[in-house]
Amino acid sequence: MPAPTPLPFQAPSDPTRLRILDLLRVRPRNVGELVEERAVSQPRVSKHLRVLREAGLVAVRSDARHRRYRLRVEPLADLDAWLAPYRELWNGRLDALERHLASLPRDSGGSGGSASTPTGPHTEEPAP
Amino acid sequence: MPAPTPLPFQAPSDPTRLRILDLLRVRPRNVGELVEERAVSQPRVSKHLRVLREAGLVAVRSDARHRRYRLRVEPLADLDAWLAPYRELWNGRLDALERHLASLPRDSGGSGGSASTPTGPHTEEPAP
DNA sequence: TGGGCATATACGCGCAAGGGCATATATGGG
DNA sequence: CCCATATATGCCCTTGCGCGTATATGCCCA
Repeated sequence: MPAPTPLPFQAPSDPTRLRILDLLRVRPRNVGELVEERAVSQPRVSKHLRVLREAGLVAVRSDARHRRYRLRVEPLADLDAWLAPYRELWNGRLDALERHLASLPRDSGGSGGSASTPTGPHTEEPAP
Repeated sequence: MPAPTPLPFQAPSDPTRLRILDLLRVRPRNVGELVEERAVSQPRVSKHLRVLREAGLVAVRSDARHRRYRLRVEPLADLDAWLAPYRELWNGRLDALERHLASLPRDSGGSGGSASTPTGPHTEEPAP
């Protein structure tokens, strides 16, 4: 295994967690609130909270008999950082993407003749 | 389960797929290239490409014996859209977050850094 | 101190996802 | 026509994950 996939990357892969995050984004909540909002079993919520906690996505604060969970944004910022270069692709540089596509000799359009084989030595990224 | 989790949300949950996406972000590739770059078995790459394809994250174009895969940004834009409201939390409206925190009975989470504090060595959560 | 609320954990299960290996399919070439 | 290249699939196994139920823990209150 090269890299075990940063946890924040797979935290949003579950609908329940996704929902919990959305709820916590608005404001901190304790478990009971989350259970009500989601209408799912309490152990289930607790378990997902545990996952999120270990992923650093939420922080908990003991408050008497309640446990107040709040969102932690740092890991999501991490996700966002990964997403950033992709965002540029549709943020206004879409033309750049299309240039890339067009730059390929492969019949981009239909009747294009095959030009030089692109199978040269590893063509790395074409400086953005 | 209310919503089966939009596929783009769980596409990045696998390291191999993550890597493939990163490679395709730079430029389209055919399967062979991806196999070399990743140093994983070819069937494995093909299978992940299938997942990505069905998630709409990549598009393929038959080119003789090659298959040219290219990134499709729309689903990722979807992910980005979900992430957007979170992004505001650290983009300058961090004060808003802190307002929420402050609204709690007792919570003073060291509100010194007003700017985006990208990566503090966030340790684990309050130990049990 | 006992009881009840709020939350966490343990155990067991079924399913789906990932991986490897072998093989099928398509295409181009001798 | 047969073979080599390039990619996709099928089969099987293993593991991880999410779920539910039952139970443990911590804390307040009477």
